[in-house]
Parts: sequence; C-alpha cells; structure tokens
Amino acid sequence: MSKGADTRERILDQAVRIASRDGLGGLTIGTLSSELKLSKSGLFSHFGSKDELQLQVLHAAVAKFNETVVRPALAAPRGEPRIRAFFEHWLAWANNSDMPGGCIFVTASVELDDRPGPQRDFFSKAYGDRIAFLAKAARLAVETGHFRADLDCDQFAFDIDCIALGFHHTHRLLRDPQAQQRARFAFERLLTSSKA
Amino acid sequence: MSKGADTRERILDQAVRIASRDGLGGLTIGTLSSELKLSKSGLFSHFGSKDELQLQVLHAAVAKFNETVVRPALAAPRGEPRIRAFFEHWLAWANNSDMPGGCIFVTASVELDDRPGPQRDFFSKAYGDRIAFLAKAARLAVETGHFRADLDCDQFAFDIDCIALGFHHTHRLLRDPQAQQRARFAFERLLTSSKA
DNA sequence: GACAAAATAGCACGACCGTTCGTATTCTCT
DNA sequence: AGAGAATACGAACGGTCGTGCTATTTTGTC
Repeated sequence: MSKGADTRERILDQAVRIASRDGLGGLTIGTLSSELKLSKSGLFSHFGSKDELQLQVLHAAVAKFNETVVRPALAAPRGEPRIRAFFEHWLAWANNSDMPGGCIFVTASVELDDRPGPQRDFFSKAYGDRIAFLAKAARLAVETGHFRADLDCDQFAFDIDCIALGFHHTHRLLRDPQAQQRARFAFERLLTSSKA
Repeated sequence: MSKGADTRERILDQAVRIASRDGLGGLTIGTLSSELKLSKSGLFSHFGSKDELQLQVLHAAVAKFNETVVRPALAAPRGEPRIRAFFEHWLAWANNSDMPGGCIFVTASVELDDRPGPQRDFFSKAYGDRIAFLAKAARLAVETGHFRADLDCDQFAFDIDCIALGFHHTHRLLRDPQAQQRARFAFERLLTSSKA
C-alpha cells in the first residue's frame, strides 16, 4: 500500500471515532490533524474539502459496520440464527469501546436528517440498506420455516431497528444498566411473536 | 410581563426551533441574533454564556413538551386512554411543522450522551422523567384493569420509547411514508400483548 | 417630565474554522 | 543513485465563533 493511502486510512480511522462521539459537525480538521500529529494542510490535501472528508468518514463507518455486524451475520445460517447473530453483533458493536460515541448510525442519522446534501444521500441509503437487510433476513426465516408464513417482514425490520435505537438511547443517555437486558427481552418477545 | 422577559421568551422560542434542527452545537449566537434582528451582544446579555443559553433552551424545550404531550395525556382518563393519548400527542409533536428538526428529545439525546456537564445532567433527568411517566401510566393501567397484572411496566415504558425513536428515524432520515403506520402497528401490538 | 434601572447596541478581542499557496521533504521507480 | 512524483509542511487569508467592554436607548417609577 502506498504511503498516501496508508495515512488516509489512519486519518479516517480516527475520524470515525471522533465523529461517533462529536458528530460530523463536531469533527474539525484542526483537532483531527493535531491528534494524528499531522499538519492541518497535509491532512486537508487528502480530501480537498471538509464535505469530502465527511463523506469519506461515512463511507469508512459503513464499511466498518458491514465488516463488524453484517458479515458475521451472513456467516451464520440463514433464518433465525442469522437474525440472532445480527442482533448480538449489533449489541457488541454499539458497546465497542473504541467507538466512544456509540453506533455512528444513530449519531449520523440525527445529524443528517435535516441537512440535504451528498452526505445525507449516501447515509440515508446505507441506513435503508440495513433495514432492507433485516427484512430480507426475515423473509429467509419465513422460507426456512423459522418464522410464520404471514409475517410482515418489513414491519419486522422496523421493529428490530426500534429495539436497537431504544437500547442506544437508554444505554448511552440514561446509562441504565438494564438497557441491554431490556433490549434482549424485547428482542426475544419479537422473535416469539414472529414464530408460528 | 417586562420587556426583558418578553424578549427572552422570543429568543428561547426561536432557539428551540433552531436547536431541534441543528442541535445545541449548531445553534450559534450570531445566527440566532440576526434571525431575531437583535444585536449579538444584546442577546448574549440575556444569558451571560452560551452554556447558560443551551441550558435555558433545554428547559424551554422540556416545558414545551410537557405542555404539548404530557398535559393532554394527563387530561385523559388514567389507564389505556391516557397511554393512547400520550402516544398520539407524541406523534403529533414529532410531526409538528414548527419544530423543523423533529423531536428535540431525540436530537439532544444523541448530542448530549457523550458530553458531561449541566446540560447533560438536566436533560438526562428530563428524559428519565418521560420514561418514568410512561411506567407510571402503565402501572395505573394495571390498577384499572386495562393491562394484565403481571405486566413489567418499566419494560413497557422502554418499549414505547423504542417505538417513538424508531418512528423518528424512519420518518425523518428515510422519509418513509409508512413510518407512522409502522409505529401505530407496533403500538397496537404492544397494547394487545399488555392486556390480559 | 426627571431619573434610576433595565435593555439593547456597537465595537473589539483572541481563538479557531476551512481553505489556499508556495515550498520542502519523502517516497517510488527505473 | 537520481529524476520525478507523491506527500507533508508552514504561514497566511477571510470568516465566524463566544465573550468582554462601553455607550446609547428604552422602560418603569415618583
């Protein structure tokens, strides 16, 4: 790998961390460069604009999510196990200590929902992809007979998303130690009600 | 009402609107003052610091929420009707067009969850109060016999919160026209499963 | 209507923002 | 090893940020 690409990767890695905590808006080139012991202009020249940096941060974050959550889920057998794998890996992802601000899907979602532009376009699609992945996983679970045939799979995807968001807020803002337990309970109930 | 208090109210009213869209961090004194045709320093002198302004914005937002959602719910008969009233008024609140950024509980929650300080302290408590209100409403529903006796009321509060958050993200980021329908469906299912 | 008090404005400050540009350094390849 | 490209740096820019000061205007009271 060339030197430039290597630095760029280091930059984005740290930038994703900062953005998860402070948001895309709270991520500044000055702070980022000093944390990485780079000059502001040196860092800047990798991206050409802050908008582009933000966009690349989102790309990196989504890639990391796919690697950490989606891929292990795909490795599990289709049907209920895959859905369980997704949920468990998502919980681990949201608790991952080297993402100090929690799941970037939550942070960025709130930040971008009112700000038109390429960042929003990209991220909104990525978020939709996550929901679509869940809906498809549910359909496979219907096909394998784990879930009942008349299950509304899109509603199921919505429901899972709700639990993920609820956990995130309860865990991070309220610091409720029972957050995980509540999320698991809701998850199990949803699974039960999705079966025959 | 004195002139000063009147201006202060105008300031906070507009500030809440801006903060709902751009977050507390995106709310700047310069923008706010020019939108209200006030001088920066004139506005500033009402609060003495940006931290204090943010805190007062949160106070105003919570007060508005209580007025718009909690009070009408309290006006409904205790038990299931009150819970329905809360949910319906919350939906209306989250769609309120003069809150351009949606529910400030969502925005502020994400923004403050990693930022210690008086803003976080106040808001975290307010958020907890909302959950506690729901839990208490559920307990009253148990007492009136609308809900089954062995219902976990704190879990119920968590579940309602999940639906609210899921609706918000699905509606605002994905602009999914079915968001409201999905939220209502999840709500009805939760109510059904909470009954005898 | 004078007068104190409250409210608002004007101006300046240091800090940091994103960005540009010219230059120096370091890598990469033959 | 040396040429040429890739990469990084330093200084500076116009702007905006939050925040002090000092005036000036407005308000409410006798």
